[in-house]
Amino acid sequence: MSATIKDIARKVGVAPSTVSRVLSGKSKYYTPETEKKVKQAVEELGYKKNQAAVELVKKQSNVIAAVVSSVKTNFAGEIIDGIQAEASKNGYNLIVVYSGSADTEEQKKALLTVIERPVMGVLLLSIALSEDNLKLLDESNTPYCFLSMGFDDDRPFVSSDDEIIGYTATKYLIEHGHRKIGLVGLDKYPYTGRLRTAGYTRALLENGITPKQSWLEYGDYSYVAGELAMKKFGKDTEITGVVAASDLTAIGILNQARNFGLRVPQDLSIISIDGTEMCKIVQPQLTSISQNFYEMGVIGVRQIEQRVKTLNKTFESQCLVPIKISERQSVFCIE
Amino acid sequence: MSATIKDIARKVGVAPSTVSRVLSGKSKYYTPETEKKVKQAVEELGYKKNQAAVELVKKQSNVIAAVVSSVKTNFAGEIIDGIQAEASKNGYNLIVVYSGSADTEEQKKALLTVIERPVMGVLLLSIALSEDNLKLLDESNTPYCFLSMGFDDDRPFVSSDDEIIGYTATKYLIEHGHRKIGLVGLDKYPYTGRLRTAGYTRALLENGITPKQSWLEYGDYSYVAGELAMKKFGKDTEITGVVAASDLTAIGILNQARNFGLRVPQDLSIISIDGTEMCKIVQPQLTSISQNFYEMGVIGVRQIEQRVKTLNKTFESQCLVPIKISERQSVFCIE
DNA sequence: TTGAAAGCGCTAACAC
DNA sequence: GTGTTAGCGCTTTCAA
Repeated sequence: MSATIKDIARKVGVAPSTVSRVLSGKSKYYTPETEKKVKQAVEELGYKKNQAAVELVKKQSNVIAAVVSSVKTNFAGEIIDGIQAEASKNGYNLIVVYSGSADTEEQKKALLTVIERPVMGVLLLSIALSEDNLKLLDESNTPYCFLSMGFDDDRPFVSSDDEIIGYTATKYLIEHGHRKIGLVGLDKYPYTGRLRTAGYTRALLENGITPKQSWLEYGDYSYVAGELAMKKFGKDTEITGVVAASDLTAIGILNQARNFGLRVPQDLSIISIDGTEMCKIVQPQLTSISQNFYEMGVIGVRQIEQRVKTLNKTFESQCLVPIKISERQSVFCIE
Repeated sequence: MSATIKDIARKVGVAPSTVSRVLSGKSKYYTPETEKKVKQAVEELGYKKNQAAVELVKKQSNVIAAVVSSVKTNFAGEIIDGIQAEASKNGYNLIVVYSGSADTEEQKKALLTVIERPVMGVLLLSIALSEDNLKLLDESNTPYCFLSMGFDDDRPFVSSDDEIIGYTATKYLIEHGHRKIGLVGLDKYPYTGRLRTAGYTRALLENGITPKQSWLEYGDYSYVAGELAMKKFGKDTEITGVVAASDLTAIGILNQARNFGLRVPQDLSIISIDGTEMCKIVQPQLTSISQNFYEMGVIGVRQIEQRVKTLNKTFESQCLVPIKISERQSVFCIE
């Protein structure tokens, strides 16, 4: 097995504690001389710190864990980038574990691999935890924060304002002359889908438009959801503009519309929600409501930091990061 | 802090070792009665195992670590899926850490967060380690295996046969009547780029075509690399077909060609390498040489297993997984 | 079947 | 500055 500080201590002729001090850089407590000898022995023996031992005695570590609902969500990467950057800046390490979004058992496994060791905090990316798993998380006393996910109660999260997203997207279409506007791919019940739908409805109503049931196609934010919805709308739909639940959904709509022989945006305008790189690689490029995923990651790390420092669960912990409209080529002004 | 086995032991009125036995399911060494009492106490106290302590004494864990070169590579997700599935099947847990591909310091940090604790093995996804970091990895005595990455020496890896990839892609174009064939987006020096170029050249030569320097545009597998190369080729290029280093590169070529007013595939055929989902969401859908990334992940886990079990570094450890051609819509037969 | 005791590799008082 | 000591939470002999 690997060398330990004892081995080094023996080799150099000092006490293990001295080695420990050198290795932890407590520079007030050793001479440059010992430092040099120790460092050299470390090199020769190929010594590697055993973090398990360190964490056991210190009861805290500098690793932040991110639990991600699925490998495929295309914005997860941007959030992780943000987490990584901010973590790195502060000397923390990041580990991420993946978990099927739906399966409770898998969620639990992912959660356990993370909270069964002394991590400094856990960030949960757009993952809807079951009741049991939520309880698990609470009991673990590990600081945590949800990202790209909201709650009605007082759980800590950082996300975008989904009502505003729905509202802004719809309003944008209305301002471009659209009156018959579809909403596609949202899930019906949870927080996000509900709020976005509410925003959509508010925008319509405020502008004297009565929402029609047939304009609404729920789904799972996927490419296929977009395709399917467009098929249902049909080639001769009265709809002139549609709000898509995600970039992928928007592309599904786009391709299916094209297959119908519809021109985008002349015959059908599309505005998508998310604003990931995908918007820029399809033609026409997708106009989108862009979320600042990177920033969510950054703030998430800060939330964990706060919680570690203050040990105070009651400070303000729900945070909404601003969105913006990225005008590209998929919305047509029909005035 | 969290409850420990001592707390449970005290509460139930048994020794810590007994609690440990129950928790580890060594069912020969306790009565159902004690089991029940212990389990109940665990529940009431919200006890959570401290893996740091377990790993310290057992000196091994059931977590496999994956080091990924960047969040953005779009095939990393497929490899991770494969790893996850196989790991899960065998009761291992997966953690992944991200590392900038280029920066040596970042690589080192990523590597250390992983090998400084007793992981059972580490999988490195298409990451080119510096000499120092390679040494670090070797010294750690942790079993490892590179994925989607090859070597000339005897380091363990599982990958596709890059020479065959280059050859097959080029041959496919030739069989469809193309004689002037571009190669775009590969990096010039390392293993992958060199081999694919070799395969490309062999296919050309075997068919009596003399490769031209101007058909070759190196790059970094990115979208922009594709765009740039196409710009260099120009609107009036003699090239009728091109092999793209990655799906993203292919899309870059596609869009730039379109901007030139070229029709794909009638005026320009494109075959891309990788075959991720991206190929299916652009129009026309991209014909590709598809790599079996999922399988790479699966095999990677098995490699780690082998190495743990046999403790034998010398067994066959370089593995090539077969590729296939996915015919879609971006190659035109000009015969 | 259970308990007592040792020890994994490390850090953190405390004494010198 | 450095050594000695205790102990983090757990598993694992060894006895009983």
